[in-house]
Amino acid sequence: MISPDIRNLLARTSPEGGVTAQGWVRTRRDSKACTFIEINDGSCLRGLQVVADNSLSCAGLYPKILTGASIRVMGDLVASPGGKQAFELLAKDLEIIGEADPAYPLQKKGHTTEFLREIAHLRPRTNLLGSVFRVRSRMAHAVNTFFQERGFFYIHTPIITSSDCEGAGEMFRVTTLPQGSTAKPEADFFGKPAYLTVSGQLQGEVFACAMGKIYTFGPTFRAENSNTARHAAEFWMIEPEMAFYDLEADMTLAEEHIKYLLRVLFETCGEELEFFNKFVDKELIARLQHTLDSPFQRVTYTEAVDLLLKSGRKFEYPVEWGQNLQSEHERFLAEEHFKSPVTVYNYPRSLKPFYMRQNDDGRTVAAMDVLVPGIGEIIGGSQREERLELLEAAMIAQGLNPETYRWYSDLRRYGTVPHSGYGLGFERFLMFATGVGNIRDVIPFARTPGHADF
RNA sequence: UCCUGAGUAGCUCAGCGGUAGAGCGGGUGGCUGUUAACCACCAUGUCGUAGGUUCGAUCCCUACCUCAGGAGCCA
Repeated sequence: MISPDIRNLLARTSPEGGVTAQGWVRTRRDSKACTFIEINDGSCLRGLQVVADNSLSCAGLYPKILTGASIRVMGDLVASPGGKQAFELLAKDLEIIGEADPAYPLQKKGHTTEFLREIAHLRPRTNLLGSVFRVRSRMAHAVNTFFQERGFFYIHTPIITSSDCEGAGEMFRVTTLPQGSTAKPEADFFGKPAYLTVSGQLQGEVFACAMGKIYTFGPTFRAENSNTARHAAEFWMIEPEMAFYDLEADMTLAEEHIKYLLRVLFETCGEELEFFNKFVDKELIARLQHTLDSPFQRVTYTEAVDLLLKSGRKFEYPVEWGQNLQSEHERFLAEEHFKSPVTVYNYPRSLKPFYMRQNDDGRTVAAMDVLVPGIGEIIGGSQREERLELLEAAMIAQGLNPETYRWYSDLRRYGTVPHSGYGLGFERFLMFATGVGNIRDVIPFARTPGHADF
């Protein structure tokens, strides 16, 4: 038997008899003649109020219905005299499916996100985390519809790889050799060192140079010992790659991508957004609306450096052409100077990996980063170097062996085309979309240094 | 990995050199179509771990562990 979920019941516009509802108890309040039970099944933010009269044969169960218990209620959906809900479920009978101990950790009042991380197996039952993961699901779906509607193909690039996408960070080793083994890599499962992927980009380029416009959307792994609110060892990344796109087209797609996701967010997650705006970040909706309504600012790296130098601001790290923009610099640009997302492009060649396309000035490459207020870098991308000689020269300059990337440079050897792409950190986007300040709270089970529980 | 801060009841926190308190949650009773219900009473505990100082340490000192914020790296 499939009974309607609470989201469904709450959407009804007229009373209905003979309804069954199931869910977890959020709170129960006793009254003289009846008890009020609020149940939530995670299908939406709001719960269903159950009214159970003390004259029912099941009334003896009420004292056992504590917060956290799972129950099933049979009754009639009726107009509610109370002011806070249109309909309520007037019980004819109810049963306890599973009782909850009085020590159930989730109570009616405020819990810190730090505490909730310790009970990651229970936290999806909270308003906050439930809302985050409903949004996550809808945004994941919207990522697919955005690309599919534009003729992109979804490519599943490998999780296990033997190629290091240069510059993307430390990798997790994959091996079947026993711990402490001194056997050579040739004796290992794949006959060579293998790792968990840090990026599907190189393989994505292969498919872009065959099928035109493609995207990947899957787990990505970084073995960096990063302990910040914005880093995880396992996260999901979206990486479109487009043949015949130059950097400008790449930046335009990135902006459309973000705005499309925000439109879907407003259309499908209104209750969750209101909740985040009220309890997480009071400026969230205004900021997202502003992002949606205004064009992303575009400045070259060189212009950004000038802006920072002329700002009159004292920064902890000095601003100098040729140095990476620090977090404080990125924040100044996005949060104070432009007060909106900013795309910074044409970075110094020395700061970027070998595969980015050299500009004619000889000192910059066609790279771009999208910076958003509150998060910093949310997208990093580039036009790829399609000229074989320049690509191989860049590999050598960065100490890489071109033979290792033979298959990659073959794309330039046989029918090379200009092409571009970028990476969007899905969790970074979710932080931006929900106002939640810690990446560990937008991923179901966070993997960070020292933590792989649950 | 570096810097800073914090670990006290199931949760959120206060407190103090003389072995502990509030609110919520739980129990009991009362009231009530309630809705973070309300009122009264009751019970919460190796005060993060291990050492040290002291007549005496939850409090002061040291180390370690854990967590958070900031930084670096990046998405």
